[in-house]
Amino acid sequence: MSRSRQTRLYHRLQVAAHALKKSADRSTMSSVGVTTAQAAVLYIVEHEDDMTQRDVAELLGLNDSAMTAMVTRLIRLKLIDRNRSWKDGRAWLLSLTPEGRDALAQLQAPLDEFNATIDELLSDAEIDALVATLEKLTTRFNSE
Amino acid sequence: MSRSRQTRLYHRLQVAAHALKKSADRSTMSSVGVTTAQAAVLYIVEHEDDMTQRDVAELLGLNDSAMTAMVTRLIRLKLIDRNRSWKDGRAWLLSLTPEGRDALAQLQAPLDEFNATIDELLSDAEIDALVATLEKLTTRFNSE
DNA sequence: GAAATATACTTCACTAGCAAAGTAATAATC
DNA sequence: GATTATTACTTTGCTAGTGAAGTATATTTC
Repeated sequence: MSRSRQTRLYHRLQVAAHALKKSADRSTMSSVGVTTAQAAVLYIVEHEDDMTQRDVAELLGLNDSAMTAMVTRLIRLKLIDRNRSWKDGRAWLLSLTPEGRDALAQLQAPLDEFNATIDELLSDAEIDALVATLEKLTTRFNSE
Repeated sequence: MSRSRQTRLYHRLQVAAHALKKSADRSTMSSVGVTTAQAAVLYIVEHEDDMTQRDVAELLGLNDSAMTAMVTRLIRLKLIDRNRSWKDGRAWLLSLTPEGRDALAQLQAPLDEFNATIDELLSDAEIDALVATLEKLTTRFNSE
């Protein structure tokens, strides 16, 4: 029988991702009031130049409507701003507000602690192997 | 710097899990009309005896309210039934309807195809290593 | 055996995603 | 340069999850 079926790889991946998300969200939400999904957007907007909603959605593997809703929430939280692109009147360029930059900075502490737990549990080699395998899966399944 | 932070392990795990979920859901939804989250519940109810909502939630790492909502949807779809536990008047015992068993059987084909894609991409050793690492993470983070 | 506590489930208001169908601006084609 | 097609985003209605607070049934404790 197929190894991935035999090991129920898909199911285990979903359950593991969900367990980590639940734990990480609890931590960032209680300390900074921001979810990890929101943190991912803030991080990208901070580290890349002139990102449109489409660009961010692309990087995260999300569709447009998820992005519209996320941006609406982040604007309501006053963590990001948006302005029309000068080169494309349909697109929005996203940027962090001072509060957004502040939230991103404050996120470092809980995320470091979270990562420390992982580093305690897994060896560097194990982490590298996991990341390499996840990367293969993401590349394959995001290009369908 | 921490290896898990350096590699952005958490982020990559979420993106990979999401990419696979999107692809698998599209496939099972279009062919059987059932999501993979629903399939996970059907699978557990079929393979374990006398499962209560709490038992299923436990296995999936979900909270009670998620389970209430999921059971409501599955009953509306006529895929499961529930009856009061004879030994605990608060608990529901879940069981598959004939339609539920049928759906589970029909799910095999799209899921086999999905798994075949994974088997093409990853070696057996790589799959085993991934599953072992995911298992460690799940155990650690679901027991918090 | 009554009172206090724990447990199984529900309800509510929220975040976060999807697909399908729509709008408006840009790009390509004739 | 008008028509057509594509693209960036929005809207709507749905699934799927969270936590907090509530109800009702067990269970424990005195």
